[in-house]
Amino acid sequence: MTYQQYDSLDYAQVAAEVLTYWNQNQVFEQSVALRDGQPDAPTNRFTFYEGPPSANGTPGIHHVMARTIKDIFCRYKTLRGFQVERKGGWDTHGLPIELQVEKELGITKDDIGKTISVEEYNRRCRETVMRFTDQWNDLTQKMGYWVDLDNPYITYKNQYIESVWSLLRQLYDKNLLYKGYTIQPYSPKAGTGLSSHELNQPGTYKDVRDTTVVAQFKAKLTGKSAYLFDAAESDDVYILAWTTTPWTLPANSALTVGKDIDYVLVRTFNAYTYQLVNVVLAKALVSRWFAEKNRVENMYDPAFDAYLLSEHTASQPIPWAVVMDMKGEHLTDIEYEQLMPYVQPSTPAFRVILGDFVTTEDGTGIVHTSPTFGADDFRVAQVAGIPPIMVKDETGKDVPIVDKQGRFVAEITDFAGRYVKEEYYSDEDRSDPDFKATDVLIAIKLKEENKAFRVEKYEHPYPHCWRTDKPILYYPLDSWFIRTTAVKDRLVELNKTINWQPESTGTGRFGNWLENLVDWNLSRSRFWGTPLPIWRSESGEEVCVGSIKELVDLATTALESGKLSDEQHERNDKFVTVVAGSALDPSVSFDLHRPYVDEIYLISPNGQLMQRESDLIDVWFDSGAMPYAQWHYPFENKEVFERSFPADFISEGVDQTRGWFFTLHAIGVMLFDSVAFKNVVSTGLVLDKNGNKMSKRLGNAVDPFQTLAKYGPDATRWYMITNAEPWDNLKFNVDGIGEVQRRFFGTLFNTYNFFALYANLDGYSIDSTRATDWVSREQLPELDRWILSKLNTLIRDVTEQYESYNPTKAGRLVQDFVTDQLSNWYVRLSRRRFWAGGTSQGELSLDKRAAYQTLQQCLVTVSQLMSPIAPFFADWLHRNLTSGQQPDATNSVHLTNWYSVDEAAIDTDLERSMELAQEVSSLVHSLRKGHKLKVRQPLSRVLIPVLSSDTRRQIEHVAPIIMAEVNVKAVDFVDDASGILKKKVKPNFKALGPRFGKQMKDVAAAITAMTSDELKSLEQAGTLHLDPYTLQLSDVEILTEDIPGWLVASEDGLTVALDVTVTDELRREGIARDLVNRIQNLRKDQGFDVTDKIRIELEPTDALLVEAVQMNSDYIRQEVQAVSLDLISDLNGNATEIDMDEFRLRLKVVVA
RNA sequence: GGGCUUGUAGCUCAGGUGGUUAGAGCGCUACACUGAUAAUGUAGAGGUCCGUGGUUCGAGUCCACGCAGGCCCA
Repeated sequence: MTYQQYDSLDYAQVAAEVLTYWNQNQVFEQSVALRDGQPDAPTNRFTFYEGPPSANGTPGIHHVMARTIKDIFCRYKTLRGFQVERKGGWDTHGLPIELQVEKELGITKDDIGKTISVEEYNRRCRETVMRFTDQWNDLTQKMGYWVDLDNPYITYKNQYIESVWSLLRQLYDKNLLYKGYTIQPYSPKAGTGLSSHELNQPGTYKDVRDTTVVAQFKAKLTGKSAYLFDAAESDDVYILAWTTTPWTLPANSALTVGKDIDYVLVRTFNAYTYQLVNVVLAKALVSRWFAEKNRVENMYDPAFDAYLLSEHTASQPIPWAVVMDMKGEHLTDIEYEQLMPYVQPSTPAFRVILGDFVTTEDGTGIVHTSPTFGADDFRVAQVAGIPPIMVKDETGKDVPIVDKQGRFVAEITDFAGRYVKEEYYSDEDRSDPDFKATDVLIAIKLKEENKAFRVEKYEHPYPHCWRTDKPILYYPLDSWFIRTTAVKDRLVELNKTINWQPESTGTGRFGNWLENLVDWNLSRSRFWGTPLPIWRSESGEEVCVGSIKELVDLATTALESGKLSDEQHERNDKFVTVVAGSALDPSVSFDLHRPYVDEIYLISPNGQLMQRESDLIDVWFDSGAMPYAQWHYPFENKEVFERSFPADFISEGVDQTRGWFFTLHAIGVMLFDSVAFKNVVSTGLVLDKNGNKMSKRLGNAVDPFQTLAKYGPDATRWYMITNAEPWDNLKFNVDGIGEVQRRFFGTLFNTYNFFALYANLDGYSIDSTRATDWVSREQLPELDRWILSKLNTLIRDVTEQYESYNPTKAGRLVQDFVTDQLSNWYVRLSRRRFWAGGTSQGELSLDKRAAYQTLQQCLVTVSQLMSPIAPFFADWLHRNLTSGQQPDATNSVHLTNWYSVDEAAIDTDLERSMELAQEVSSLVHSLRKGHKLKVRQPLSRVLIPVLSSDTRRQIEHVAPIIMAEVNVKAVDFVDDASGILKKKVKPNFKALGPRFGKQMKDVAAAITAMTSDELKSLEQAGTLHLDPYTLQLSDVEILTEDIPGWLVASEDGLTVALDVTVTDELRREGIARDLVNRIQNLRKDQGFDVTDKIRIELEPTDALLVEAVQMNSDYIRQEVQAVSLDLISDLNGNATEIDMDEFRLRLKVVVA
């Protein structure tokens, strides 16, 4: 065979060609089919779950990153012999799609059902969601992501929805699905809840001036509070709490303090009633409410009596004194009198509780808590067992004291029917001179009742509804929940069995969050999503539907009941006819989305009409349900599901910790008591090169298609993977791809081309099936055995990294091997072996075969080790090196078996030897440079002081390599016995530390000051007494310092001395080598072929030159392939004149 | 405000369990090599290891408190 040679390489072109090859030969399909030995043997399977992207937007460069990670481990496991099926998928539901449709149609959610029908809206969503599928498929192909996109799961399909329903039904049956409420942003004027997304729109937060109240909550005298009453010597002890929403005060049922916050009890007077009060507030906020100048020494100060007896005016200074200090935890469980007793709670309330959200930034450090109007309040109250203040509506249901229009209910007698926010009144109402806001009326009432400590206007930002421009309320809204808290312990426990990469995401970000889990709010008030399959009657009868068949049966029963209206009957009939008529095939043209599903009516056992709860479910449930729903489990594919659950591996962005990672885990644990995935790699963000988030708006987003077209997928993937570990944020800089391309791929390509050039010249090809072609290990030269040892060490280390899901380290190892060891050392030092000798004898020399065989083996192995990361280039390289061996259609690196480590090839002693050779060479180069002795000038010897026979042996081993590399005639050693070695001793801190501790400084000084006699005695006896310390040999490091009269360089304990004497003979050799160099240049300048023989004629312009030529004639002729080298006194005009260092050269070179 | 995370040369990143002189690549400068050649090698310059305290004989590394960036939550 011949090896394809290349002048230059277009990496994108290479990838395109390889892609064509893959497609033509179905290499991906082959790679899966190949491992189809034992389909039921779990050890042979590696299951990957695709976290589906949404095709309603175009892919970005970060998708290349995320998918590269996924691809790497699936490819790697395939090479390891696993069958890795990768079913693709599309995420199709959710708010972004609704918003996009609304934007395109220029409508808002208000218009749905008015200017646009729900059917039409639904249809538009369905179209939008797959809009960019083509671009996604294109990216998938071009970046080399192997995933089955021919049979993807699609979350809006009826099969998928039916599976989701079945899961919900199972949760429902386990009593893990229930209806409750949460506190959400709510717009009374729009009559709807707002998502956090809507709340984050620009302009929703506006500065408003609200009436704020510091209310006085009167403490009750109990065991818990007695110490306050004792200290105050008074019955009037109040707890102060500040609120910017006084209208929530009638709903107060608790006060929240911070456990470790410092509080004080202050004696003072109420500014409105002038009554003596003792108030509790945070110490840090005393200055916020009390002027320092009015402070008095203590509670017995005469200023208090004086104030009491005075005529009170508003501007009169009010004296105050701190009575005592306490921590928040000492206030816990103190009871107080209800501030505005309109409505009584069902269970005991009105006490002080702890909360982690309390700060001393503002207010009093004590938070007025009303569980119906604050999310934090709701949460802490629930934990502390504090009931909300609620009233019964006409159906007997508990509702808050503010109705859905934002007005107080009748029970709040004084304010019944009043809007709680003044902005809800019309402009006309508000312009009435007598108009007073409800907050103001409440403040007045509290002042009169000695319940207001301070009332003031306060400007602060407050969220507004983006549709009505009116302030929102935080308000309890009905929701369906999954009772994840019921299985919290199991969630935590099973999470500990998952291998998280990086670990901190699993234990920290995810683990901590699980510890503080709340129930999963499943409800979304939207249109385009999986409908909640629960039907309910007015009186609360309900049914959770778990399959299409069940729904058909129920609808049929309803039809037969005779209780449906004509229209309801017609709708149900349509549904039943279509679905039942198709034998329940879920792919029939009945849409389970809104509005159609809402038009199915059921009848309860009591004969009441049941309608579907209007909620959709959180799209995250769709995603978390994919292990089951992608197979339409449990309706179909039971075995397929069972053998592919749980996943061995998944990967997504770290920002999805509480998204997909959680929902997969939660559903798996709740329904199957199992983890849903065993290994997970969470990936960081891809930022722009300045570390800013990429966004289309800012214009700093990188177009993945352009990048792939310019640099090719391999360099792009390699750069992304090796530059930063996947979970670190990547600062994406295209210059970095160029660097990877030059440094790694360029070097590898050059190395291959070098191999191909000579292999073709020599007609060399390797047939791995014929063992006789192989040079046995014993016969391999040192250099070959060394690089093969390195190669096997590399296989071992790279395998280890892939196994532990660290592609970055794997890639860096391969890269360092290729650039540093293989190219820079092995190939450079072996170059001569490839061109030396010819093929004229017909047989290649053993050494030459060894060189080809070794280099080929290295390259083939590298192609496999790199193939998970750079699949195209690796396959290109692999097939270039091997295409003679196998029928083409099945030849791909991706169809090979992972190389096992040849332990016998690993020779750490040899590796150490070569390291020493590299170090010695580097030191000699450094010395040469320092003395301006170029490498072409041979020198007689280097001298290496050695203290151990091991080191000596190891260097001797590679002395020929050193000699060739640095152009010296000999490598000599000086050991201890020579007597000329000067030794230096250094303390070994690591050994000394534990023994001497504080005395280290003294010991170190004593060691450094050691005389050479003392050192000698330490070396001989193995121990030395340096008063007052006794030292062991292992307590010191002995280094050689220098050799008197020699040039030395040292590094890492290794010292090298160079003999820089240039004898006449060396000088002549140097000139000869210079001459060779010039002639080689001429050969090239004149465009001679590598194999051309030449004749040389040379003018004897210099005596030294003549001598050099005469004495080294054989050498020169051999090097430049000259058949003759003649000294001719007069080369007329056609001689070339060349500058040598010390003289000019005239010569003529012609092809023989 | 909370959880997690990052901060080391101009840039991108390495730096098990603490050990005294902190490394690599790119870029820069100089030199070398010239049968891998729009390739390659060697050397040099370049550091307040984010800051402040602490533990220790010794801190880039451990602890505390900050600062700055990021993600996810409130």
